[in-house]
Amino acid sequence: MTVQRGVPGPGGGPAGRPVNGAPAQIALGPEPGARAVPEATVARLAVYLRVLTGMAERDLPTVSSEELAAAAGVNSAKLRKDLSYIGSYGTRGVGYDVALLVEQVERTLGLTRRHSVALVGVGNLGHALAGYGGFASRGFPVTALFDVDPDLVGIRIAGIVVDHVERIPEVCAQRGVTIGVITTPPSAAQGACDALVAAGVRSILNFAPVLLQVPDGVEVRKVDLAVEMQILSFHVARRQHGTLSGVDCVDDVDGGAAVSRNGGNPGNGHLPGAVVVP
Amino acid sequence: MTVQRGVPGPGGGPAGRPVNGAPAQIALGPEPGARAVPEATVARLAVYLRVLTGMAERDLPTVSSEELAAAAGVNSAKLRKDLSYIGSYGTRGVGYDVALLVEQVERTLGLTRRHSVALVGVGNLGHALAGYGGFASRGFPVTALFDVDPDLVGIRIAGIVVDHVERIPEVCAQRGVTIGVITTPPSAAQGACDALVAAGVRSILNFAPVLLQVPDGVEVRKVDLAVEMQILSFHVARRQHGTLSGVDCVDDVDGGAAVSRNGGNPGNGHLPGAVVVP
DNA sequence: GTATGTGAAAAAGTTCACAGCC
DNA sequence: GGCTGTGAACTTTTTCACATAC
Repeated sequence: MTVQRGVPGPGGGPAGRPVNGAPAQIALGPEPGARAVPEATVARLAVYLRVLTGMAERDLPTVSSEELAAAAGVNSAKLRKDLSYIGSYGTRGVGYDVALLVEQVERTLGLTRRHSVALVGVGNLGHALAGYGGFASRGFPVTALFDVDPDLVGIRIAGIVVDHVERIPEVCAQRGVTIGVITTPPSAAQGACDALVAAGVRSILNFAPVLLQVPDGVEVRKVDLAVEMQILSFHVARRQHGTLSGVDCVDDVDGGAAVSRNGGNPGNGHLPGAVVVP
Repeated sequence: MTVQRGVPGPGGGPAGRPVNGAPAQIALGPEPGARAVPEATVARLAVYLRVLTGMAERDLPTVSSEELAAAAGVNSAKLRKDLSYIGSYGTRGVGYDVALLVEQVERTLGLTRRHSVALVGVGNLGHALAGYGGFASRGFPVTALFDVDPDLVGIRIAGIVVDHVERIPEVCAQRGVTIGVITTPPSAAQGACDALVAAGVRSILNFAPVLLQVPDGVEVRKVDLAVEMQILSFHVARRQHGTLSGVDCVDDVDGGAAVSRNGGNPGNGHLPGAVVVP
């Protein structure tokens, strides 16, 4: 079948997974004092890091799980458990040292090295992302741009010259690209993906609404904006049914539930992004 | 505490949630023959719909769970269970009628009505999304654009005139906007959100890396591109540890596990997007 | 024979609640 | 007193496996 999946998972062989109690998953090699980090936790660590960085900039020395959790939009028990997977960096009765925690989360997320990003497809969205400051400022400088359109090849966007997709292997190797972003039209996405994989890129963020086929060992995350919209649409519809019928919307009396559903499971939370072709 | 969460959830009151066995959640009002649809399923339904639409265009009359699952990047058991939540529209020994299934999934996702979208923040990303065909083509026409910049107010993008954010309530009401997209800088996001909420918009897709405060009854989904990058980074780091130490990467002998982790949990998969302020 | 639909089992993720330490 | 770290309880999600229907 060779369909996706990655975490040890039930179907998997008798891997070296923890006994029970700890959600198993993602065994970091010989990282000191760090348990395996659950997939869902990884996504939230990135959120915590953003908040923590802001706090560090404002020179806050320590933060409690309660404060950090509130700022990140999760509850404090979850936050503490998440942090416990990467080690014990808090002080009971006090809280967490902000600077230390930033350091540890960054280490866990592999942000101690720079990740050079290549962007394939300099259309509408690609163009915007190339100029999007949010990448570079958070340690992911876009260093290569590619397209097939001869009108685009050669132009400069945010200081980077657009190369022809044929040059992906060459340019990616030269600039040490580790992450590829695909913003091509759907029909060109698989080709872009193949080129990136051939260039040795093993992490891909895919904005094209197609399921990418990748060999084992390549990770694809998918962002499908239309899917996000449809999920919102579902909840609009749900609200309306409730309103009309009087069912739903009336249950759950404790403040904070009902419709405002967010944060729920930031989990590894992403779409079925790719099929593995071994 | 008033922190996010929405699904009935454990902390919640004694809501009208199903007994056990069925994952509870999201009780559709009086929808005929449809159980409650789990949050994780909703996200995947949107993916199935994209595949099904493609099949309908190619006039495929029926599809088996195996085929559809493969095309969507999930396994067939999950697909069948997902579809079972919206009703029994398959034929044993045959498969699913494509046209019928498209219809049912669309109904479940609330796609029988049009959803008019307003976009706040016509910078780099906002501009790109305004011109992004993927929204309109899948039933989410962008009908309003807003910004504070006087240089932008008044110009036309993809045929739509940019209005000043002050006019959000007026314009949104007039154009029947049901979904708001926030692509402002982080500092302006909360203000944009408040304006949208004041205008009666109850579904928001937030691209700004901040936690939005919203009143009860408003749903926020968050797309944080830097977080996506960091999750990829984590896996890059994990791979490297494995390679260097010989640990990891060696377990899990069945084809299809190890690193190529995708699809795993498309779930409700999104980031802690907002805090509820009741 | 073939493929759906679904209980039951397993796994993953979340929350509780409290022991342990400052 | 206050707050972290975590086992245990619980919920949600995924997978299995097979009865049921065509």
